[in-house]
Amino acid sequence: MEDPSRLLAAAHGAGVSLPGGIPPPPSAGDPAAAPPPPPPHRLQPGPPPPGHQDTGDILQQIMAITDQSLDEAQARKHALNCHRMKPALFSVLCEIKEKTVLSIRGIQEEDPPDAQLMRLDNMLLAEGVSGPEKRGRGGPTTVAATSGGCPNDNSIEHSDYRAKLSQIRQIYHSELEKYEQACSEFTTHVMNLLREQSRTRPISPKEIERMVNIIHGKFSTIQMQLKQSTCEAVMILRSRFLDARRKRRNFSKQATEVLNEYFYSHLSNPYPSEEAKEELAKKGGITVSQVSNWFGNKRIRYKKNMGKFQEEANIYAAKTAVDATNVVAQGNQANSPSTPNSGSSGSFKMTNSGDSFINLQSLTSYQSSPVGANVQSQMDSLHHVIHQTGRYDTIVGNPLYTTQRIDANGSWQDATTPSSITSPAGDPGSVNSDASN
DNA sequence: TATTATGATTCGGG
DNA sequence: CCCGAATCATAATA
Repeated sequence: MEDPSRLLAAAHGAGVSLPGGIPPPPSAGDPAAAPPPPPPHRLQPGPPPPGHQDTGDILQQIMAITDQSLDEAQARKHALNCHRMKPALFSVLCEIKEKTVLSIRGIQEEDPPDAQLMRLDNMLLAEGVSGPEKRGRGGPTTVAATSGGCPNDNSIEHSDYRAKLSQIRQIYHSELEKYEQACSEFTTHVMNLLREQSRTRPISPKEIERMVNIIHGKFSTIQMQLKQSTCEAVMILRSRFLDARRKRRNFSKQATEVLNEYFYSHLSNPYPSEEAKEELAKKGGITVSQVSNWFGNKRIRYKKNMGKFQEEANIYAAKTAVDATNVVAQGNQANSPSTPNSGSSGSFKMTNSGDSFINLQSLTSYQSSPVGANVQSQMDSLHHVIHQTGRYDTIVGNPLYTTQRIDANGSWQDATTPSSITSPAGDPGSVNSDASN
């Protein structure tokens, strides 16, 4: 296949019909101008039919071109470009191409309805995954959404969720970027190729544009798949994390501590106000509604089975009492609350023992729980502290004395008169009368 | 693996 | 809405 003219002649016969007036020049055919060669694996089996003898030859020659060295091919191309008939032939080719392209065009233009894509985009945006939309606006909104400012509520509660979400977002964006980079690289490559070829083969800018559009379309379908799987991941994450009922997580030590402290130090009226709830929520790193839930559960469960909570109650009552001691009676005698029995058998020991007896009785009437010496010792320490500080209000809700606060109906007696409970004097029969003795 | 602890939800009532 | 009560579903523990 040495002579390019043979190529052109063959191409002519193969379908590229030249207008009659122009004789086939000896060299004008870039192989690429010919109809696309069949895939290599589709070689002609056996002798080609007589009518296609030429075609077979051509194909053979075209295939052979790939075996040639690049230099040789370049040289040949250069020779073609410099041929004197080239401009004329080229214009003719362009004309023909224009006609055929015009007839082809219009088959596929519009884009597929992007309802699905829009849906995915909206969801990703709503979930904060596709926040950094690089289209124009995106700066401030993105920052606000990403940094998770939202100091309102449940930002701590969902920190795990947020962590996972940001992980997803990170992957999503890196993949998206990769795709876009690959797309633009490929587009550039194709465009360069087409531009290069347009010197020897008629390719209109519109065709290039169309090709670019096709490429972008292909890549956008890939992107859509990415978006889809991202959406799925977010959905799964949501169902796993935000449906707290399915994935319950215990509160932190800190939160439990704070809640219990409040509960047992307000045992006579364990109904925190809105402000108190907010305070507790803040301290414990949970939401206000979680605080409400907790108190709801705690009240009902405490009432249901007070014996079970006795130990806990003593601990927290003692703790608050100790805190009060530390705060109020800072300069007082240096007593160590951790060794309660040391001097607890003071002047009020008798009344104390009577108290404890009564309360232990009432206790055991609820449940035969083994509260024994431990309770006694803790109580001793408690009264010791009371005696030293002279403050009662902080431990007015000491469970040892509050079993009777729950009336026959099972409701907290003074639930409707919260002000009375903070003052020990307003509660007849409570600890203050005994302790003051 | 059975049991308990615990946070959340649901359902009436007010 | 808030509360109590019952209940669910999971975490923690024996």
